[in-house]
Amino acid sequence: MPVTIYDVARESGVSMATVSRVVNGNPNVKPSTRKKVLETIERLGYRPNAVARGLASKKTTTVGIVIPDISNAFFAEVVRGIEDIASMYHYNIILSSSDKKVEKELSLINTLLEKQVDGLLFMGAEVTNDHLEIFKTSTVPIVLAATKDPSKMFPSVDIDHFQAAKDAVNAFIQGGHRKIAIITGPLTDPLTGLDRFNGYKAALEEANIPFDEQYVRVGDYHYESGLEAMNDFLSLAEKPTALFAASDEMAVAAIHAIQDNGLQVPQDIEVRGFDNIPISSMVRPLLSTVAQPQYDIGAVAMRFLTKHMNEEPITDQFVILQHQLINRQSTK
Amino acid sequence: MPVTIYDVARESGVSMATVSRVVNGNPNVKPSTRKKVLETIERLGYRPNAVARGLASKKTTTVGIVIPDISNAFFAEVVRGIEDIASMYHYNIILSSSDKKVEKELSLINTLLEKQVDGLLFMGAEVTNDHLEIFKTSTVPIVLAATKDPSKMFPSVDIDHFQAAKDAVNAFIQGGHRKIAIITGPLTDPLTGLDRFNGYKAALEEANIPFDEQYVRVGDYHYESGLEAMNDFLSLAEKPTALFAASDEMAVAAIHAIQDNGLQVPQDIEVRGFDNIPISSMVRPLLSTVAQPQYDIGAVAMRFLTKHMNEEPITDQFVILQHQLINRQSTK
DNA sequence: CTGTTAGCGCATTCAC
DNA sequence: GTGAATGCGCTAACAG
Repeated sequence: MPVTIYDVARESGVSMATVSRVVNGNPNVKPSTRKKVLETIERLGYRPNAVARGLASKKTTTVGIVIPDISNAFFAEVVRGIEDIASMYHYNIILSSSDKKVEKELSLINTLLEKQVDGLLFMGAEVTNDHLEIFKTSTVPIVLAATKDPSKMFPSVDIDHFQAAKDAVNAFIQGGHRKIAIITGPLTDPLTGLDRFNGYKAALEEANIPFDEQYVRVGDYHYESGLEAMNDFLSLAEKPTALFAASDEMAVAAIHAIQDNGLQVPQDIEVRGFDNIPISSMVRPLLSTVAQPQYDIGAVAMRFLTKHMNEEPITDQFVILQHQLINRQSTK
Repeated sequence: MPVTIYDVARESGVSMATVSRVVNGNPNVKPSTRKKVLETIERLGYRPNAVARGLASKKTTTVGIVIPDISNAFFAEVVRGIEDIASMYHYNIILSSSDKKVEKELSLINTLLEKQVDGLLFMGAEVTNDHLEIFKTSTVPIVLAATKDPSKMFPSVDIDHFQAAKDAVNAFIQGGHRKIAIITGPLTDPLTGLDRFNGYKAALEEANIPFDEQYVRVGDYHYESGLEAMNDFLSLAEKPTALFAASDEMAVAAIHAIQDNGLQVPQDIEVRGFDNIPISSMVRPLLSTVAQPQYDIGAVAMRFLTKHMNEEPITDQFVILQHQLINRQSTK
């Protein structure tokens, strides 16, 4: 039913090859015939079939994205970065959310590969051997974003979570704090959970502040878990004087818990979050945090992927973007 | 290089057709040969080429999504709804952000159609004649989500923005307010801008409250614009006693502006937002708002689209989901 | 500068 | 229950 390249060829009195050339901007076409073809394309309303093109050329100009959850503000911003660069290089993206379920991640990767994406951007909590196995079956490049492959087999772009957390805690230590609490992410998350927690411990250790388990609570990055964790801290005989939360949502929740207990931020307890998502500058007091360049993580990862897809020379397979301590009103 | 259906056929001593049958779960295959084929698929690591399948079957099991901005919390949640249902029906989604630029919207729709999506979900501020023109060239179903086609040519799922705004303002009127301010969206947005504004005016009119232009400011749904607008209201001789904002972000900003001026919410000024995005329950005071079922808008639209794609019977082409007044702490 | 010819990898008749 | 043949719409040599 729809008009094909063959119809255009017949109607313009040229061959398919010529039509293909004008459609693809090949310069080897006489201006007059180009014009003629363009006119009948317009007249017939011809729309090239990208699927057929993909089969013939073995390129789909589509990349696959696996992400934990698009409704999470952090990842939404990363995806925005990905999209902008993808669009710039004329790629479309197939987006899929995994909820960090390994089974689903593997299945999504497989589906994306079946769809013949030209490249894959993977975001997840962890890169396991199962991931590696399936990555290896791919004939197209794979780049990890906001995560890392411990085996160093696949390129990645991320920040240094350990150092970022350490910097955050050090800032508290410099400020004279010794009772510093932390709300971590799940310790099963190697980077956003464990690495940040280790950064916390390392900072304490270097300052000769004994590690105290009562100042540690595990959250899930979301608001509710921050509320609960902070209330636990608040019921301690020796309340912490500073709190580092592994996510902004948990930090904001902690501030509310503190305020609800009649204490003040930052006067009584200083609070610092992690990520610098939009909400951190939409609350009072404005949230101090450790900023991750979310948009850039996405943008750089996508640009990185295009380099791999085009087989451009690549200097470093593991790019670490800079984090930044942002001091607003929840710290002194 | 990669293994094809032909390789599997040869290795298992059957024809391509048979392999195709087992891959597609066609029951007309003897169990023993099915087993044999499955084994060589496993052994060879065969991965069906969805592009080839798409060309042959004229179905890609992917749908196109055009959205203003994925980093916007409202749309991120809508997309999450879309994705969950898409995934349930084994569709993938190609996501693209338009920033509400009509030119880009049209171009994206065209690209998506070229990619042979089986259906299209469109979200945008407005459906113009240009949109209609290109929609009509589509051979696959198109569903509008969180927007509406005034010409009623294309199915949609949305809420009743006019009524929702009217309800919100009526609640203030019931509460005894007469100086009710509004921060609208751009009036060039027919639904989220104009309709909500008209709902505001209608409520006033029915209550015989004269419309007063000084109580109207136009924002862009984002925090900063809410701050500015509210500061304007606060400098009025007759300050408003209630504020209705066309987005939660602007409402939260307004609360901060009010607080920064030494007034209290809701004691001095009541505030209600619109959308019920996550931030509304992550601020103090908790934000009262008009809830839109974001997730459901996405989910219902996607389900709706599957019905169109499968040519299932459809009773109503224009589904209106219910909004809801949520009263938290920013209203009395 | 242009046309001819082969596939790309698969689903889908239609026979058997 | 299975195989052979055809074509989906296009790109990519290769000729000329």
